[in-house]
Amino acid sequence: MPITISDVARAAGVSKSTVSRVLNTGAEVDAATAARVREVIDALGYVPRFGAVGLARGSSRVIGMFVPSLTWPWMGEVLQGVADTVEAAGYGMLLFTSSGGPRSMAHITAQVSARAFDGLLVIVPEDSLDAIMDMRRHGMPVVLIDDHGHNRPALPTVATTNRLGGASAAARLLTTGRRHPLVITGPPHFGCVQERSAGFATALPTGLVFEGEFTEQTGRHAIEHALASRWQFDSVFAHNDLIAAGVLRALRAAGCTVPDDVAVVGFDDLPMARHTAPAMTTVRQPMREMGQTAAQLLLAKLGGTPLPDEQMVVPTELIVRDSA
Amino acid sequence: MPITISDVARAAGVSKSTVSRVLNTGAEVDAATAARVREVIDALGYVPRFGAVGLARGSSRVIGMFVPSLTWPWMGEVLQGVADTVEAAGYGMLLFTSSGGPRSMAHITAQVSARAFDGLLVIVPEDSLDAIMDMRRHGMPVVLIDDHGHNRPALPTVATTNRLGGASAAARLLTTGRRHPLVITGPPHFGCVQERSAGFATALPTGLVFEGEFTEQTGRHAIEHALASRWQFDSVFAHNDLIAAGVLRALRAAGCTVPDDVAVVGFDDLPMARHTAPAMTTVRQPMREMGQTAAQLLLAKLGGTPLPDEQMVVPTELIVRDSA
DNA sequence: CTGAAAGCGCTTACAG
DNA sequence: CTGAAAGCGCTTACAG
Repeated sequence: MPITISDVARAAGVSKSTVSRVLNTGAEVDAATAARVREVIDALGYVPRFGAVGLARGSSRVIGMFVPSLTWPWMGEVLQGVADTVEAAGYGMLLFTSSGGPRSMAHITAQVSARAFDGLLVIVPEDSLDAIMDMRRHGMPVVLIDDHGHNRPALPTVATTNRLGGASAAARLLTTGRRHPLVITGPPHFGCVQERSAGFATALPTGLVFEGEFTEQTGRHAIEHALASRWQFDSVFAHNDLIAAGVLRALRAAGCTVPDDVAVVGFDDLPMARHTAPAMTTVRQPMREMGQTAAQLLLAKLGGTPLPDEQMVVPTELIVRDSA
Repeated sequence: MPITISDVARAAGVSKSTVSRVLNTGAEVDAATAARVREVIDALGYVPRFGAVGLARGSSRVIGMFVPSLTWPWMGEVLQGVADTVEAAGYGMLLFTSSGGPRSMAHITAQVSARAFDGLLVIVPEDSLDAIMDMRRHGMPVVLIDDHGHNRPALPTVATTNRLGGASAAARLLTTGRRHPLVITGPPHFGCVQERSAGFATALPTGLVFEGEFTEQTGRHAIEHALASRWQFDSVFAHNDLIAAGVLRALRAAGCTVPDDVAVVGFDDLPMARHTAPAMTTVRQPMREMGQTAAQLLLAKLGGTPLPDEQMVVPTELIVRDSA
């Protein structure tokens, strides 16, 4: 029932080789025969089997994408960037998650060994860098999308400007006349946390630092703690938008006005950032563009272009709204 | 360099058939030889090529997932549900988006024709139902995840209880003593909008209905309009959480207290719902469970179990927080 | 410009 | 219980 290249060849009165040629190179084939073959192909609605082509060619025209979780707020943006780029190249995208822990790692590792895809894009799940390095060692082309600001010179990486982002937050607070910022960070062992803090400090050093998680709760706790401790601050730099949302909430609960009493700058520019009260000033992370760039890099590599040695950097952008 | 079944066969001193047998059925093979073959497999780190197995077996052990967009707020939940289920079954998941319009449709259609996957899960993009039906007609098993509440008896579908969800919102408002609700809907041609309204009306009929989009802006506009028109209402049923977020914001701006002056119930239970001020009471849509259920259905079908005729329904759940 | 043949790496009747 | 052979649906040297 499913129609194959042999059916087309027979119907067109040529060999499979010829059909294959008009399908692929197009070269070396008589214009008239080519036209006839194309007609038959259209008439029969023939499409070459993905799997068969892959086996014969030794490549699958599919890339893998491996991420820690699909429910993180900015993950959809990254995926969409990758999906669009990959689709434009006629490739497919196999999606894997590490949410199942060791079972998930075993799954993706097996798929790598089985050559289910030609190359792999990865947002490195915690503690799985070694496994990723192994995959590369087994000949799988890998490009990293770096959300942590780690320095991984061994692998091609697309990153963003965490340091400059931090500096731009400080610059904004300075221009609005603030001099006594409170900085609320994510987990201090994250490279991006260190860079955001360092960048911020270059323009606006402060001793008021609260280390927490990347959560709304951390934002609330930090403000409650700062207020209870009578810390003196006229502004807040939150290391991400969730923290900033918690900050806004706690500030409102405490009767502080934003930005008059306290100015607030976040990081990420999640969709929710425009819906907080007041709308959030924040440092935009270009997640979609990072996805696109990483996919382009990997696709180029599969096409024969060697991967660049240095990491690619897509810049952050300060989005000014009402909170600072 | 890459090791094949022939390498294993040679090293173990058996035929490819035997290796294949211990790899698959496991049956009909001497325990001792099987053990020896397994040893060699482990020693060599052999993993069968995905593509080759697929071609020989006539199936790819991959399912496709086709969605309108990856950046919708609840999409990550659906995808995670699908990804987990599919992974547990040892399958891969090819992800496609319709964000590129006709180009995207051509892409997915080609992949269906090329049998890039064994079955397809789809959240139907607008105006593409015909294309989906065509795919099924071409022999591709399809399961729909219904976010619109449309009635599509022709295709196996996983849906949720929009009507009961609307009713549960009304019930909540009734128990908190409200009698004059304002209903703010999404696009009225959506089945889910009609069902949510109808369900709500069974318990708490009202003449105050504002039809809009599923956006925060609609929520704000609706409240501004209602206030300006001096509509009398003591509560709001918003057809989704984005609308509800806009409602909360506009209400606050107008000096109304929630829930004392006006109670508010949303729909979806996005992560943001617990971070609004006040935290939102809302009807939870079980997006992850819907993804899991749909994937299980499709996997079962691929395993030989016929698809059920009626649609599967995963119920909504009222989440009571502070806004109502 | 075109075809016959070998090969991609597996699985699966078919014999034995 | 095991192997030789055919076949899955393509591509690609190799001849001509």
